[in-house]
Amino acid sequence: MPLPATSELTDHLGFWLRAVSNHVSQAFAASLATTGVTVAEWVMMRVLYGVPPMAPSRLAETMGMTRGAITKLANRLIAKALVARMASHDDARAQTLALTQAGEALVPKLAAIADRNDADCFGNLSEADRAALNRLLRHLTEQARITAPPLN
Amino acid sequence: MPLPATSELTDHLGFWLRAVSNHVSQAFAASLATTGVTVAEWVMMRVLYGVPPMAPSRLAETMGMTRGAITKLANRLIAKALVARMASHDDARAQTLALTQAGEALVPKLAAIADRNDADCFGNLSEADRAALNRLLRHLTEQARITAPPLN
DNA sequence: AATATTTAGTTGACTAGGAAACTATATATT
DNA sequence: AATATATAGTTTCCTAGTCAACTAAATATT
Repeated sequence: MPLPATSELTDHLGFWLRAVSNHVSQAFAASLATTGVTVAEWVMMRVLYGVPPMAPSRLAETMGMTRGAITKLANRLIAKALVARMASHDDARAQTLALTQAGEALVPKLAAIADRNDADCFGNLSEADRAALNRLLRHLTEQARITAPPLN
Repeated sequence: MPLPATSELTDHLGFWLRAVSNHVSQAFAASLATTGVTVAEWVMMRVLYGVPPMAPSRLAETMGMTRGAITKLANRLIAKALVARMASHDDARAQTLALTQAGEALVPKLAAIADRNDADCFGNLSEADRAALNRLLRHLTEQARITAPPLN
């Protein structure tokens, strides 16, 4: 007796979305690798750029990661001397994280890599297609109430 | 002196793509969780569905994972009695993987979950918007020569 | 004021993947 | 035939997350 008819992997928009997204992210990670920075590290650095020192818990919310993950991510960036951790004055439990000078200097270079990656991945689309994709993705984002930056 | 102007995270199409993709995948993973199956496990099962027993190395190619990862993924599915590993007759190094009866019976249920997830995530788009998104994603996939199913 | 609860951050156990070394077998070369 | 090389799969070590238990400090309750 024949198998029940079953939708295929490729029948789902989610499949194609993920395929393209994985490709773009992996390409980005590979470009960033030349700088010794990961995608999550880039995101944290960009979030910290140009703003006052920020509590790890706020970063966790902003980036959509657990506080434990932020601790470890911050530790890696501190080990690379791109971020500094400082005690809070008014609350002995609290801390703040901020870019070091080296970290601040690196952000524009990383941003240029991000720009280039986006151009590489989407540059073959027509202007209209890029606009359409942008509109659709933003619409889906709003609808899903997505707030955190994507990290992987 | 002011900081150098720097593109923002949200300036990149890749950002929004990843945000939406993460949301869709996490929603799917959460739905699948009720069945005790992960997304990667679903993909392997769907690839094995309705085809002759397949070599792990072919699965690795098809799924875009390393052979080591396939070994472990197969081990998990074997532990759940959804997949069986068999020695090859002609080559003592080789094996084949196939769904068990239980695995075969589960695939249509998982496919239904995938269908529902896609509908939940993209159902609010108009038919035209869904078609446009589909076209754009497939175009990008071709352009990037993406062959493997997305796993995360 | 003493105690209970909440909050901030860290840590440890666990998951799932990649890279590369490794084992065993098959094939190619001499 | 003996040896070298290639191939199939596994294993080990590493990374980067989650979750939940934990420590220490602040706030709320009585």
